[in-house]
Amino acid sequence: MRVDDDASASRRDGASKRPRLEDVAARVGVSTASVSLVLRGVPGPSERTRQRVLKAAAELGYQVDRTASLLASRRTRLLGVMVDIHSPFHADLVEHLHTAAEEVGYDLVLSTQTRTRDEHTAVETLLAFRSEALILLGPTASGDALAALDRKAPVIAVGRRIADADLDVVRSADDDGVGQVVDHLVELGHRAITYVDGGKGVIATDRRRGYRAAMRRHGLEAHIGVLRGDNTEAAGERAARQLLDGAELPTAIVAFNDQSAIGVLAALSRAGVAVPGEVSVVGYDDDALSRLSCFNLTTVSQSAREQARHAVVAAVERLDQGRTEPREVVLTPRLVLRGTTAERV
Amino acid sequence: MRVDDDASASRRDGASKRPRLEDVAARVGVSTASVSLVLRGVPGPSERTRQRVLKAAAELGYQVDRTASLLASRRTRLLGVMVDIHSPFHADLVEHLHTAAEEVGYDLVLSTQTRTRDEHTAVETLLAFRSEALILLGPTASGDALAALDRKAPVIAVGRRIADADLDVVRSADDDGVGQVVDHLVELGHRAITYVDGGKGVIATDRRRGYRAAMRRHGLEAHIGVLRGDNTEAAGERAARQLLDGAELPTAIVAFNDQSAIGVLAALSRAGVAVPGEVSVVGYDDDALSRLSCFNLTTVSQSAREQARHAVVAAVERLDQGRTEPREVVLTPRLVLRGTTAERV
DNA sequence: AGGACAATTTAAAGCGCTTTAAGTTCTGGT
DNA sequence: ACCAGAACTTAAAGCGCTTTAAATTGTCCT
Repeated sequence: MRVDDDASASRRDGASKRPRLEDVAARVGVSTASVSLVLRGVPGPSERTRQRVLKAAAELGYQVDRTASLLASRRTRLLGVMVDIHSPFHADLVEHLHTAAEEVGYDLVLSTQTRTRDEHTAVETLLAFRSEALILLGPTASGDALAALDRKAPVIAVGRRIADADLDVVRSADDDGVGQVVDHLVELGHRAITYVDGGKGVIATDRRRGYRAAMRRHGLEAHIGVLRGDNTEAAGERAARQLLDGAELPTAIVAFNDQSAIGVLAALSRAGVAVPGEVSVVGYDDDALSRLSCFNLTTVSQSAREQARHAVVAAVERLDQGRTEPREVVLTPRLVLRGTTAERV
Repeated sequence: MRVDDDASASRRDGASKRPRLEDVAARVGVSTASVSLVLRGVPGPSERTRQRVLKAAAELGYQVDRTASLLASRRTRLLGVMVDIHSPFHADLVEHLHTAAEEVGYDLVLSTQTRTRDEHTAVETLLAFRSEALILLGPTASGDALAALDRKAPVIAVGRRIADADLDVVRSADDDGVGQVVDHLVELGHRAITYVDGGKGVIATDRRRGYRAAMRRHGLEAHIGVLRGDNTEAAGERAARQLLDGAELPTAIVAFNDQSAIGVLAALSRAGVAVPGEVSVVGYDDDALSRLSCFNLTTVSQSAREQARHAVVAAVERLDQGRTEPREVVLTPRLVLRGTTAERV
C-alpha cells in the first residue's frame, strides 16, 4: 500500500468532491494544521513548507470552505449589509463598502429588501450567516427595533438620522446640503426660491429644515415657499404645474431629490419655460439620472465613498477595538454644479 | 444541584451568547436531535414534543446558525447569484429570484461585481459559501471559463447567449424582440427605419441581426441602415446627430437599448424634431428610465420574472432531478407600447 | 401476560476547518 | 558533547448543527 504521491490525487471516494484541507496536507505530507496556517498567512510555518503547501493547493484547485472555517473560528470577520437592491445610491455604497471592508480584512454578506422581502427577513438572513456587525443602508425600522437588534450585533445605520437610539449612525448633513444649494442660488442672484418637499420621512424633514434655515440666513423669509411632494417624478411634476398655474413663477426651484427635480423639469419644459434661462432647478442625490446629458441637473452628492468607509470603520471599532458608546458620523454633502442653474436674469 | 428549570436561562458562561440547539434542548428536556428535527419540520417527533420545542425556541429567541447547519448537512440549499449591483434589470431579476427560490426551499447568497471587483472574485465568494449552483446574471466570462466553472457547480447563465458551451442558459430572444419592434413600426406605416447599434457584445449582435431579418421580411432591404453605437446615452446622441446632418431623416429610429434611445431623443429634441410627430423612437430593456413620463419610451421588456423563474427551475433540475444535459431557455420578449411611436405622417 | 411491530427519541459520528497545548527538530553556546 | 531555548510541526478538541443506527416506549393482538 503506497501512501505517498498519488494518495490524494485519486481518492477512492470519487473524483467530483472538492478538495479539502486534508487533501492538500496529504499531498505535501504535513498536517492539516500546517496547511491551515499557511493558507491564512499566519506566521509560524517555515518558508519551505509554505511554498510547498501553496503549490499543492494551487495544483489541487483547493478553495477554502467558508462555512467550515467560520464555524471553527469563533470570529467570522463578516459584515452583514442590508441594501435596497433597487437603489442606485445603495449600489454605490456597496461598491465602496467592498473595498473598505477588504482593506481591514473583513468580508461582506449581502441581503436585500425588496417589495416582497422585508427588512426583518433580510436582517435575519444576515444574522443566520453569523455577521458580526450589521450595516443597514437606509433602514426604515423604528429606533427601538434597531436598538433591540443592536443587542444581538452592533448595528450601523447608514443614511438616516435615528432619534436618540443608542446606535452608530453614518449619514450626511441633509440640512447642510440644501443650505449649500440655497447659498449657491442666492449667489447667482436668486431670491424667489421655492422648495418642493419630499414627504414625511426623517430625511425629508431635515432637508426642508435646511431650506428654511438657509432662506432665513439670507434674509429671505418672505420668499419661503414649500410645496407638498414626495420622492417621485410624478410629485415633482405636480408641484411644478401648481407653480405654473400660480400668479408668478419663482426664479429657482429646489427639489427634495433628483427624481422629483426631473418631474419639475418635465413640467417646465412642457410649458415652454426655459431652464436655466428663466428658472433654475436643483435636485438632490446625484443620481445616475441627474448625470444624463439631457437633464444635466445641478444636484448634491452624498459621497457614497466616505459614508461607506466610515461605516466600516465604525464596525471595526466596535468589533476589534471594544468601543461601546455609540457614535454618529455626519458628513458634509457636496454641491455638484451642472447645467440647470444660472444667474438670475 | 438542580438541573431542570433555569439551567439554560442563566448559563454560567455569560449572558451574551446566542442560544444554541443545546440550550433549547436542555430547556425542554429532550435531545438536540429532537429539537433539530422539530425546527426543520421533519416528520418524526410527536405533537407534544413539537409544541414544547417550538415554545422554548421562541422564548429563547433561538435562531439557527446557518454556518453550522450548512456544514453538517451535506446540502446547503444555497443558490449563488452573481449580479451587477448597478444594473436596474439585475435588481428586478434578484427580486424575482428570491421569491422563486423560496418557493422551492432554496436560499440565495448574493455577490456583486463592480468596477473594482471582478467576476472571478464574485464567483469565488459564492463558491466559498458553498453555493450548490451558480446563477450568473449577464456573465462576461468566456464560454470556456464558464464551462470550467460548471464542473465545480452547475452554472446557469442568464441574459446572454453562450456560444456552444455546455451549460444552462436562460435568456430572451433579442432578435425576436427587435423583430417585434420593426413589425410594429411597419404596421404604423414606417418604411425608413434606421437602427442604432450597441457595440460588439453577443447581445448587440443578436439585436442587430433581428433588425436586419425583420427588415428583409418586410421587403425593406433598401431601407436597412445601421449606425455605429454602444449602450450609452452619449452614443445615441452621436448617432442621432449623424442622422440630422444627413440628407434625409428616417421616419423611425430603433436603438439598441433605452439609454441609447434616450440619447437619440435628446438630440432630436434639441434639433426641434417632434417625437413621435416626425420621427418615432424605440428603445430596448424597459428600464426604469423608459418609464419616466418625460420620456415615455416605447420599448421591449425582457420579463425579469420569467427569466428568474426559469433560472431557478434550471438549478433545481440540475440539483434535485439529476438533469445533466444542458438546456437553453429562450423567452419571448414583449413589446411595451408607450408614447414615442406613432403612425407615419 | 407476552410479543410483534410501529412510533418516538437519542447517542454518537461526523461536516471541514481553527486553535492550542504539546511535542519535535534545530540552533548556538559552553 | 550536551543542553537551553528558539523554530516548527502536529495531535486533538472543538465550532453548532445534521443524520443514522440503535434504543426506548407505546400499541394492539392473541
